[in-house]
Amino acid sequence: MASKKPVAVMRDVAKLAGVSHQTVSRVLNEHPNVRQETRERVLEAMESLDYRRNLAARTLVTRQSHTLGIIGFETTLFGPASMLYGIEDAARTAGYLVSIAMVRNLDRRPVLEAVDRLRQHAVDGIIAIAPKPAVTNGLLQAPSDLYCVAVGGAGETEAVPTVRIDNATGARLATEHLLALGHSTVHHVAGPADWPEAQERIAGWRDALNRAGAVVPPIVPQSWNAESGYLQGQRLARDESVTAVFCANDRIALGVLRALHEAGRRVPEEVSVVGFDDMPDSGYFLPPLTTVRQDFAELGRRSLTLLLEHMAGPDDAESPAHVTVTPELIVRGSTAAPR
Amino acid sequence: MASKKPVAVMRDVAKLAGVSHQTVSRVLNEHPNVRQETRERVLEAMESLDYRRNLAARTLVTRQSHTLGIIGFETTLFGPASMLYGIEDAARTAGYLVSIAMVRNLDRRPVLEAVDRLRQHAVDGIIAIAPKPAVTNGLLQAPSDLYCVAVGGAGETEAVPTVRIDNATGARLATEHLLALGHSTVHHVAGPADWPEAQERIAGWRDALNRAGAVVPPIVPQSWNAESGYLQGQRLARDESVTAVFCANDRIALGVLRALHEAGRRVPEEVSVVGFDDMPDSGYFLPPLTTVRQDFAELGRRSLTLLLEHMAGPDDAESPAHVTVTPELIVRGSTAAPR
DNA sequence: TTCAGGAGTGTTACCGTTCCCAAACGCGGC
DNA sequence: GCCGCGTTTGGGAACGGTAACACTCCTGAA
Repeated sequence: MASKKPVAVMRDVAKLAGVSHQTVSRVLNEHPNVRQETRERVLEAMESLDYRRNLAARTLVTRQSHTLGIIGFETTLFGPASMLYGIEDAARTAGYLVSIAMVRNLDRRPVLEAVDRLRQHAVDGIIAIAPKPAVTNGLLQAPSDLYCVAVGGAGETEAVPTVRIDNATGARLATEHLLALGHSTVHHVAGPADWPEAQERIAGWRDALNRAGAVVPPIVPQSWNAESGYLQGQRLARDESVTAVFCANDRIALGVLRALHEAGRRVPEEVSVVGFDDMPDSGYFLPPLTTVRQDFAELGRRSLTLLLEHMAGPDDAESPAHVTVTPELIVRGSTAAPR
Repeated sequence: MASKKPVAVMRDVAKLAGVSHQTVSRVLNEHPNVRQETRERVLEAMESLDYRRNLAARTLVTRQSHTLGIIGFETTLFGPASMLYGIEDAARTAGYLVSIAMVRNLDRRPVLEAVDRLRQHAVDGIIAIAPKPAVTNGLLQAPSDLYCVAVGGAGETEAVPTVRIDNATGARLATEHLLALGHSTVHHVAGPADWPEAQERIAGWRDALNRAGAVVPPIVPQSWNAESGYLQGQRLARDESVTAVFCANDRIALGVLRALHEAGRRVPEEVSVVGFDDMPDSGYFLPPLTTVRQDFAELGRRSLTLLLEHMAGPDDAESPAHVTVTPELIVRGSTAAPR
């Protein structure tokens, strides 16, 4: 069964085409100084031998593996998974393969280990799906010959090139939408306190309230999941004055919706709810969720573009580049004017 | 900034330790015939030079890249993403890095291209997150020197080693749960007709109904998403005789729940609903969803184990191995006895 | 004392590319 | 006819490891 199918190497192609291995290499690398006729003969030989070049040998001498590394966290969730998808898609068309190194938690240690693992495999660059500062800190300790980009985390303060969503603007859009409907103020169920993205959303929300002269209700930052939204939703449901809730993401919103429903407060008639992310099925929540859409795949693609520029560019930029993607408000059935 | 930090190679370590490079190699590969004292000297030298071996060179000569390839489809969804996670986790502890090649659709052509891409990068084996037969067919055309495993697709009929969930049993569990509550029969909102997993769930559901002597309502296979569930849910909601619905996955169930709610049919008082998958927040649907849990991460881990066995094993097994994981019923608030 | 055999180490070849340099070739101008 | 120069080609030498083999000790049995 394990038939000997002798893999053709450059030498075989050269012999068949009647040239030297060096000429074959030139054809492969599209060197200009090869006679057209010779080139065709070589290409023919490669075709007939089903030749494919040995990437390991190539990597050994060029020090370029044509592989990119991704450091990922909680990639089972829709957001990170979509970014990964976007990155892979763009990487493929750019001729790169992507390797992934996942980290269990966002301490610096595991991140450094991940960088190390990727470096050992000679990746040409690294994209970190990096929601917390510890990750970028870890990245900074990476050997200087590695190009790194962080995606989906904090903003311009970082010393590493970043791609991120404009969380503050997104939060502002959501809050202003609710205020414009006539709500006197907007409550917020925040994400974890140590996540910059959560902080930025808080800032955008607060900013919108301040501009409108509305009171800023207290927040109790917790977690990103539905349970957290449910618990805080129960608290909000007891407060009759609450008519509008902006949730830090859709999962939290799902929990809030359930809490409100169980407390007998109707959405959107009595309370309006807005989420953040636009997960695949949030249009089928009860009621369909008004939310702020993040284009995760686009985020991923952008980060790849940035990485490639960074790798190609002659280091002219003194400060790292920062790309920001603007989110979009999707109005569905969970928001309405207060009674 | 781009400081010359000369990377240490084996020769440097050898010189510092006062041995030959071959001895260094032996230490690295844990050859038995190295004197303890020499070994320590070498390790010390490696430490002080921050030596790490060049994987490309190693790959070139051993033909083992210590990299595994994943072929993934729709990896933005929770299921595939979790499998990916499980695979990576297990691969890391086994000393492998994983590279991913995603396919846009499940035709044979893109799958072959993905295999090719991975092969070019000299992966030692491939795991395909492969829900449709076309993928395994593509895998079969892969060069014989590549070890492949398919996860999450069809069953024992495949000519490739597979890891899969026992969909029929899962569907049976769900259906029997509803019958045991006293429902006279159970309706089913199926997944796409060309997905083996959807077929297996249909078979399990039908089997349970037949055993109980219940009538088997017609099915209209469509898609895996909430929209599809919503559309079919509207149809079911109009039919007063429908008291129990088993959905092919949680997303479909979400759509069904919305349709029932909008039609004024209360869940679970009037209609019971069961899902499949146990997505992260299905416990916070309205009402919390009774569902069949798949342990996706476990599926991923198992597939890696199978692949490694397959790679190590001396090809003694004539027929490919098939591993089946049993799902578990999670009872929550969306099911109750009929009135 | 000799010799087999194994432990410990070094020497050399080789994996399949790319890079550096030199050689062969064609061609126009003096 | 010779020289200079650009194009095309080939012959080595890397790249950084591992494998095969040879060699030196050392031990224990004949």
